[in-house]
Amino acid sequence: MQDVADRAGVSKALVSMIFRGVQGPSAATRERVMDVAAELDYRPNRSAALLALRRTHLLGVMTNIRNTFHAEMVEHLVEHASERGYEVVLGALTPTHGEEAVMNTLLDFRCEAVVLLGPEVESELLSLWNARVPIVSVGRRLARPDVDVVRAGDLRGMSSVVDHLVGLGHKRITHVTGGSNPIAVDRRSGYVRAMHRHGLDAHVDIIEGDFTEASGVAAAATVMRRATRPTAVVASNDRSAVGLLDALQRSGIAVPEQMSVTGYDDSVLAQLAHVDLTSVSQEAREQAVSAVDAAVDRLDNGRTEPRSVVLRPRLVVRSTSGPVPS
Amino acid sequence: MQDVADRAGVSKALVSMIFRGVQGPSAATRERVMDVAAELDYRPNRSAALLALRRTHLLGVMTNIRNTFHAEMVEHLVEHASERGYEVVLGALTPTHGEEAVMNTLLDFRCEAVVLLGPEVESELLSLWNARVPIVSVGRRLARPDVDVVRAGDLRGMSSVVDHLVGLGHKRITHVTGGSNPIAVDRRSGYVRAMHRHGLDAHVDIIEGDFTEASGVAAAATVMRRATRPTAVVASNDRSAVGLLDALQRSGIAVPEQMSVTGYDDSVLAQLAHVDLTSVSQEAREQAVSAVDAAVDRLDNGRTEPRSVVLRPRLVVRSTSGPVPS
DNA sequence: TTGTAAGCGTTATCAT
DNA sequence: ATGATAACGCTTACAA
Repeated sequence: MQDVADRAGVSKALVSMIFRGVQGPSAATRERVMDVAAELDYRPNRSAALLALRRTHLLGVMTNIRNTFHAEMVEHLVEHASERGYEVVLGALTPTHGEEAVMNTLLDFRCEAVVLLGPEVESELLSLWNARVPIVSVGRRLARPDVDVVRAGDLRGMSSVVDHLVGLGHKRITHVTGGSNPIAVDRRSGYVRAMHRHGLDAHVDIIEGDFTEASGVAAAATVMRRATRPTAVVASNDRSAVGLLDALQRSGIAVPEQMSVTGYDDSVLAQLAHVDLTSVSQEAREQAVSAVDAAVDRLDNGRTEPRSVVLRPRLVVRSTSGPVPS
Repeated sequence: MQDVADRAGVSKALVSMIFRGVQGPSAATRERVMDVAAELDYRPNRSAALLALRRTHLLGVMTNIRNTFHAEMVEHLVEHASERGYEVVLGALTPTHGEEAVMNTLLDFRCEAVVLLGPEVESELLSLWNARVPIVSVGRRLARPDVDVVRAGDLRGMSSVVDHLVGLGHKRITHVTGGSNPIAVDRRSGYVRAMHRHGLDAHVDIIEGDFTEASGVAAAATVMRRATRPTAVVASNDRSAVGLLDALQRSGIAVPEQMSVTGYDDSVLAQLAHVDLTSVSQEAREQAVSAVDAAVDRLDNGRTEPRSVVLRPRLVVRSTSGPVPS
């Protein structure tokens, strides 16, 4: 910067102002400085600037990059953050790098707020982190949230699936769970409550799963062994639904003629013409926008009260759900 | 840091040394300082440290995060980089953020080297960038590379698919391309050359596509219109292969009994039991390791000669390829 | 409109 | 084993 200043015959301060595009410098000097800078191929040092500013305009995002829903979220987060003047630092969860490790890396980068995609740590830890930087927890319901929360109502989403099936005449509706993580637990509750609301308590039938394709395959086997088979199976996510579809197809069960199957996430998988799975969209873009807004609102507008945004999931009916077989 | 030093009754220099874990400070002071630091809840400021060091130990990675192969690569890159003492800064390609924009962001972060996943910019620009920071181009073949290159031989991979099919007795083998990007072009050449090697020039049959599922569907329609249908279709990636599979199934063509279909990438899609697609693995982990090593080798060992690593792709035979129908 | 100088939180050099 | 002090490259009052 000094070099540029010298060469242009001005002071560092001027160069700084020009590169930040602030009012003040005359058009003539501005042009001269930019020319010299281009010639010297100078670019401002972000670290130094941030150090001086004591701000970073960095948004941390913790994600399991393998998760396709996360990947979609990340894209929207990056886009919307940059619109609001923030850069995103990605903290990728890996086998060797758990949630706490990622959080520490993000903190070391001096992120001013951190968006957690589907965090599984206990909520106490979230609060602890939140004392240091504003935390936005995405996708998971929190009991007594003191951190910001953005999610699509899993209970409601699951209910809408059951409503849809009941509307098609189904009564024997089985649910394949996604394990004991907070999200899976919510989806399970959504199923149970909706069944109850429809007076179908007697038909509540739950098979344990773990969000994997394999658990869908296993669930199909279990279903086939039932004395009276369900007419519809509600999986806790698209991946396990695909496993189910496959196993049913191999057993010669026609979907949806003999049995309806639904997923959850409206992932690329569900959208494949090959699969064409009835599913539930979590509105990734809206969630991303809400998450960034929540963070920026704390940072730039000084909001301190925790905020909860619960989006309404959207049922996407495709060809794997149909009228109950007569 | 000054606070910690004061509270512990030592100088900043000592605190710095202790936090960097260098030899010198006595065990007693070390412990005292760490205690005070914990109490004050102090953490070193990365930016300041980097500013003083004039090093960042940052590796930039440009990626299209929606691409599942990239997502896999990123995971391995992060893991291996951290083993070698580097952090990864992700530059995500988005609709609003093209390759040049991402590169600039990465440069602003003062990345010491940049790994480009499947870059599509002209190779001149790569060289230009390379003059500033070491560039590792992953996945794409370069004519006269002055940047480091890591890739799995697409020509060879495609050849192995054709070899496999020819070994099963196929002759009428059609190829669905992935458009005009460098990778698709290589795969296409691999197909053409392998056909030639087997003396099957007369059967070379190419349908234009673009890596999407839809283009697979379209290709299936084209194939069905052929006077004499091929007995095998070699798609340029898994996604278009899945489109093909779906369309064929709907047309009542049994795979692989009546027609074999292959993909490329060995993606999650291909691995689904539901799909179980014969494909080609690009050895993501090995590519990631090679890319990080190439960068680190330049940075830490001062290598200056460009290096090209060409990995051998691995054919993964699954159930969509079978003997030629008699 | 432009320049001066004092930080920002580290690391590194040289003393002690 | 410890401490003073000068960078590092920028921003920002404040002064000219």
